[in-house]
Amino acid sequence: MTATRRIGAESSATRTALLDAAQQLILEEGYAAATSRRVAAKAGLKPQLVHYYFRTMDDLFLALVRRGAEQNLERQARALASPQPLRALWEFSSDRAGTALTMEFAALANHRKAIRTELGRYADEFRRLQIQAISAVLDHHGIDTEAFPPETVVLLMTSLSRLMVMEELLGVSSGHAETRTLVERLLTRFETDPPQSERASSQETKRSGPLVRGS
Amino acid sequence: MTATRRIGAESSATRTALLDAAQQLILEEGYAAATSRRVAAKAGLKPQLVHYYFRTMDDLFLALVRRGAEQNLERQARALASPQPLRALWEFSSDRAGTALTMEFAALANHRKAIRTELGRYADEFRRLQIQAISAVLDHHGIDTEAFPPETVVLLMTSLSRLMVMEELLGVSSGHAETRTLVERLLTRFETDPPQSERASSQETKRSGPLVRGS
DNA sequence: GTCTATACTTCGATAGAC
DNA sequence: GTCTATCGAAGTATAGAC
Repeated sequence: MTATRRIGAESSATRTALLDAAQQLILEEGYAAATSRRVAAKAGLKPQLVHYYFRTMDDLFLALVRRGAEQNLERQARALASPQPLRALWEFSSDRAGTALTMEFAALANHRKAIRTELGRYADEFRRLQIQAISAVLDHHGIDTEAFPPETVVLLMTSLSRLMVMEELLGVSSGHAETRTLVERLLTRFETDPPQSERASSQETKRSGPLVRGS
Repeated sequence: MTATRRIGAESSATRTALLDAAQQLILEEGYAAATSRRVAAKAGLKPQLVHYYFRTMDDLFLALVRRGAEQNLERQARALASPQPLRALWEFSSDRAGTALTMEFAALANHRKAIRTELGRYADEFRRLQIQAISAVLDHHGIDTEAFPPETVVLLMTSLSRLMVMEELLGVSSGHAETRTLVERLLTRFETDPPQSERASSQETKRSGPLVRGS
């Protein structure tokens, strides 16, 4: 009931170390593993410091969501500003760690209202910027946005990439190869560019224009 | 180290009650809330009974995954055997409770190997049956499965519906209306049938053929 | 800013009586 | 099949010294 409880500064290196440790734990073992004791141990600190910097575990999770979202908003902005926004968006939303972390946060959000609110707010912001950028791309290519609204293109791309990443994490991959081939064909049609580390099921170079490969 | 520890029968009504309670708790508050004490309390039983029927909490989660998957395999089989398999599959994978539960299990699977294995096994089976059924539908409509492999159609449908349900649970809905309109148009094109409880953004009855509405 | 000490709760799991 | 009793471990959180 002490209305004036001390709290650590946001600029603290210790605070950052705690956030890093928590994020790593969540990625490795799920959000339930991110307890005050384990987070502190991973950072080589005392558990009480967690409460000094975040007071409650919910505050820590919230700070983690915010930090991750802000970082990814920047990454996404760079992707959407690239010469190949479609491909960049596809690769951005195919990020494994990002997807895994988002999944954990989404599961957390199911029963923690503050996190749900924050996550929803950020999701709207991500979506808004995606639609804005993709809309410009579609216009530029003279696509019938009546039949294919940019909103739908964005939803299709992000949902498909996320599902495939999630399934890969589970060891499921049936249908993935065929789908990646199709996606690659579409991306190449609009933004001629080679896939790098990606294995593309060959056999199409004809209708898609030049398809170069690295090495 | 007692190699012979007693274990309750699978047919027990008490066992079923414990599974029901656990499932409800997970849906309401996430998997972390499904502790032996809370599960038992929700079922009006003593915590020790959980260990009598499942020994470890992991066993309970595993049993829950299996039960849920088996039930849903049956539901999906009925959907795919219906006169409108595409629409039925869309509605099946738009189920809110099913999606929420799958999310929790997927998050759980991130750090529990046994659950990941089991979930992956079932996911493959779901996918196999989906592809088989949708493949027949595409053939029946004379669709170019070279350009649109059934594997990809299935991935698109399931990923899109799941993402929209997940986002709705978070309170996010931007782009959903436009996308539902497009999906509705496509479903109606191939399987003329009215949407029931679904709100469709009107204004298209022309190119899609007859579009009837319930009441 | 970090430490010791500490209070209190909840957890998973087992032994053994009825 | 369900009960009482009980373990030790781990969880969140706070107070107050250094």
